[in-house]
Amino acid sequence: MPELAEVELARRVLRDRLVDREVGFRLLDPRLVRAGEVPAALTVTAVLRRAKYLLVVSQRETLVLHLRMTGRLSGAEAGRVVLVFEPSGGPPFYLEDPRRLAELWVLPSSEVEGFFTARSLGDAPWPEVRPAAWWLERLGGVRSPVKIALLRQDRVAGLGNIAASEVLWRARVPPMRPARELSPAEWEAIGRHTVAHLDRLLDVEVGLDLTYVTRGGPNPFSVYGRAGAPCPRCGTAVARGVHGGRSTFWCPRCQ
DNA sequence: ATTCGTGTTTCAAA
DNA sequence: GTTTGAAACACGAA
Repeated sequence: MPELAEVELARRVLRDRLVDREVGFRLLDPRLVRAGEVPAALTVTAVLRRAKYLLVVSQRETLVLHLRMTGRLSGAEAGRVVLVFEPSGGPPFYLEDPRRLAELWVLPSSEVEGFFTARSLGDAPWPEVRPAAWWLERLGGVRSPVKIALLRQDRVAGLGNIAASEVLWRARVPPMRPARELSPAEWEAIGRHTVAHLDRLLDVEVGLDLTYVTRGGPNPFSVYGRAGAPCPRCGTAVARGVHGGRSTFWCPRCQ
């Protein structure tokens, strides 16, 4: 469910609520935990983000959290709560997850680097705009359609299915083009529009304060989820297809 | 009743 | 290197 920008907003909210506090943890669903054991309490020194992974850091231990499709952090208890953060001197904070796909690893802080090395997580395309050469280095040799290439977390980390459609639409690149055939100008556009897309989403989210635009409410995207609707740029009906088992949306005329 | 599709990502196998 | 399917899980819709 969460786009990268939503994870970043969650990071900021968690940071504001947890850092420099003794934080108690109440685990309501043990299936959340993939490694280690959730401690009763920690003094949190930082809340960081690596792609869509959230890191709740203390001196000895770090909680690495991934929300997957349906996890959600919220200040209000709602739905199926799987973990409660209880900071001293502040209100509790909830991780809810109706499908229980979210994952948590409790690691010694010294082993966090190794954790990400083992998962061969690629580099971040946001918030700094990455130039064409950066994209060419990472995806320039990939034969698969650029839509699929953008989801390769081992090359470029943090872009999901929604972002891939939206960025390609903004950059006017057809999703089925083999990544290796893209010109430097097209990669430059993808780099620029990746940041534009995520910046805009973050702005919207900050205004809503963790309500998650990708759940409920009106569709905030230009082409994603809009098959048959007019393209916002040219009015042509938005197409829908499937690449690698994931749905893709694009404008057959201006892309 | 059963199947399908759903925002994520990794992994194994072909 | 690519492509495909499965897996984690739950639920609403067809």
